[in-house]
Amino acid sequence: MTNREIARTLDHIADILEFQEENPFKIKAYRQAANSIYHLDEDIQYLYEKDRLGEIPGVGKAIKSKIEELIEKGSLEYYERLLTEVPPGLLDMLAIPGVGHKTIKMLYEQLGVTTRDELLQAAKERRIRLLPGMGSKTEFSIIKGIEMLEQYSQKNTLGFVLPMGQKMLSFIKGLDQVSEASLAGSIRRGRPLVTDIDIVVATDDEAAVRSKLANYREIKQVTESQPGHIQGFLQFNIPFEVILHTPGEYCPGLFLATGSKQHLARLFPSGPPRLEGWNSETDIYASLGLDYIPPELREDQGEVEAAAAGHLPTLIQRQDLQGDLHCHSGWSDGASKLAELGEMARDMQYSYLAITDHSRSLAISGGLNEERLAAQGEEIDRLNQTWDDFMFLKGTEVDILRDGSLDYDAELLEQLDVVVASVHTNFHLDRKKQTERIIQAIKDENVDIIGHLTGRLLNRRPAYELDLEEILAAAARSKIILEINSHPDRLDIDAELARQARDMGIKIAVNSDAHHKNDLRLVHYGIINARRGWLRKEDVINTESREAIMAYLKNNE
DNA sequence: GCCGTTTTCGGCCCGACTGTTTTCAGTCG
Repeated sequence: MTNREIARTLDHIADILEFQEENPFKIKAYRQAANSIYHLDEDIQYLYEKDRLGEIPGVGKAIKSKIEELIEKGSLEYYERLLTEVPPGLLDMLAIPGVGHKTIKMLYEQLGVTTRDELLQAAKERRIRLLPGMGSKTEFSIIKGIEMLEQYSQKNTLGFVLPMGQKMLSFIKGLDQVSEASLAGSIRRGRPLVTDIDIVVATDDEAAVRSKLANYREIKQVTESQPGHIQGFLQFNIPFEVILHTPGEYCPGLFLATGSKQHLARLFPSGPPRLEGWNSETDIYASLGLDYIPPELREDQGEVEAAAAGHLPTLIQRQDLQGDLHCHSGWSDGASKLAELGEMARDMQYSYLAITDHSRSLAISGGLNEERLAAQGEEIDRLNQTWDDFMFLKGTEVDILRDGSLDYDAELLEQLDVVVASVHTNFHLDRKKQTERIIQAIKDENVDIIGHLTGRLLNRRPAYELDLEEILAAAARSKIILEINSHPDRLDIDAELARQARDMGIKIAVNSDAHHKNDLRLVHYGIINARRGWLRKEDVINTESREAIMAYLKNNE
């Protein structure tokens, strides 16, 4: 059992308990334990063997024994029993926006719907609006919500799939008979949503690789196994495909499996030729008279023309970042202490980290009132004394309120080093109002960065209605920084918008928005997104040194 | 169900918006 599988089981238990209207604090306890386990540094199996499960925050006696049972038996009686008490289709319905467990329960009891399909059917037959508390708007939003989910259902976020892909890749690379291996396809190009994990392998002994791969514990099922190719499902039903080549065919094989289709079609309008004898992708591109095109750019977005003209940008890399301008600590809804965040940031070779906890009106997220923000400032001052190679910047993620005003007074914001302004409420304003609201924040002289501009959540929630052209124009005029929020569920702004912004001279910050010290590393996804947006080091503000960034933020006020 | 140097029991989870109502339950961040 992996950390993720156990975390997911505990989360499912919480979902079921919610239907059963259990004590909300008990439900929260399961969620908290799940979250802790998801973020663990160590393999939970290892903690179990050392009898250290009790050290995990949020894991007490009861949950500890459940984890032990999961590890020992591979299953949990309590969970199995809960599963029989609630039709499984009801849990799937929880993903529909605007529909919670109470509504679902009512629909189940009144209409007998047990799956999304049945619910969609009932909504289309206008049977939902007849129920107490339901109306045509709810019915319509259920239809919209289900249709949105169906659109998404074939893909998973890169953040969910990439760690599984990397783990499988390192298993394969560790096999004696494998000389080279790489991820390929959309996962290698870094698309925010991917369908499957493609791995290209070089080996002289296909049979040996095939039989050893059968021992990889995260493979749940092999559906196809033919010469040169193995296909199946990993845990959580993530499809994988392993493509096997002899070492001589590996490089062209990898090149062709990376794609995209459109990119390859641009290179070879009449279909790819037989590619043999190439030892590097650089050589393949050179043979076509092109500079090397990094995988993230292989989307037929002008990269072939740029490569021919020698105009490809030198893309930003993770190690170009010198700091992070958006993260949360235990002072608001983060899970880590300031000192822990500082140590992780230093491990990542950062020289600064802006602490930007939530502002006062975001109560559920522990938004800081003025006094608490001042008290946090004192702790930051104390900690900053302890390092000479690193410092915290004092900041906030201030809420942009409904009317476009900010959640703190100007006098307070003036004193902070970094002000990230973000929308967390009122997602359904009309396009004009929402646009004006954000432009008002952009124009505010105390705001440095607009956080997660469009508010999209991949596979969960579309962006809110905005006139992005108008917003980019305003951002360029006000010299505001736009954030690439690196959280793999957000990747907001997306690559396309980042490229547009860059072309307009707008600076970008690649931020983690970490709520746990380990999530500082999520900038990895933001960097992939920035590369897909053709961004160079000089386009991204937090590649600057501490001194330069402080000067920039000051001059911009 | 978890947690604790103000507590081993009693806290923990607030406030706004939405769609339905005409005073409020449900959802969400």
